[in-house]
Amino acid sequence: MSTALDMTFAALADGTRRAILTMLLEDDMAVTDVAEPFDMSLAAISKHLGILTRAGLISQEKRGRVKWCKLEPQAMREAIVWIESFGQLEALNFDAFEQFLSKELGG
Amino acid sequence: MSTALDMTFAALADGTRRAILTMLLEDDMAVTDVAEPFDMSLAAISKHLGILTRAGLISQEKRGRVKWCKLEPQAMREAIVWIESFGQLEALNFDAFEQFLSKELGG
DNA sequence: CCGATCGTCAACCGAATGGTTGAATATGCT
DNA sequence: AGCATATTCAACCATTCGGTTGACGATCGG
Repeated sequence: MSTALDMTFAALADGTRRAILTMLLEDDMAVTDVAEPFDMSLAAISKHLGILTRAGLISQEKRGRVKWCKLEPQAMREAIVWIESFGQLEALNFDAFEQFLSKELGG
Repeated sequence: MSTALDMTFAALADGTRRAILTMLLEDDMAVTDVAEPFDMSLAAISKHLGILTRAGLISQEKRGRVKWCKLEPQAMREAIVWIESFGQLEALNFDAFEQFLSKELGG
């Protein structure tokens, strides 16, 4: 079983993909434009975008020939809740922590 | 090149390893005790602990026969800074964001 | 010293990852 | 229609990953 959290963290565990997300912070971009700064084939970037899409971190919408990539920051919320519970326990509300614990240990 | 951030996120991209970290929230544990709840060989758990150690998320100290595993939540700070910049931009101080951007785009 | 316990190492396996290239598909332009 | 652009698909390759098993080294207890 590969959970949503698995896919999110796996997607983030690659510098190319993190750089893509960072680029998308500024604006939506076409696949070709995303690929431009990288020393890598378009097909490789297309795969990376697929991984980011499956992880829910971006969405892709095709308009005409062009497929636009859009950041979906909401998808990181689950990961944020998880990761923050370790470094910033004090800043976390207790309900979320309980839920996270029971889910992680019980599932 | 595999950065610290790569290793951190990769380490977190596995349910078994996240469960181990969760267990270690409660207390330090010996390798054997970490392995006990999992339906998996001790060697497999030992590998997982090695990955977590190399990522800096835990430390291991051998006392006698027993190797104690200790959570190192501080190692997640870099990951937290990175990930929060997407979901909670408004909560981020600007200096950290600038640093993160120049590091990620410039490196 | 002996036997049990703790943990890692080495070799192996199948599946997934990150990349390539070349062909295919879909759309737009003239 | 015909060519160029945008993107994906399919096949392939080397490497890594997550697991196994069996042997091994280190340490404790009697």
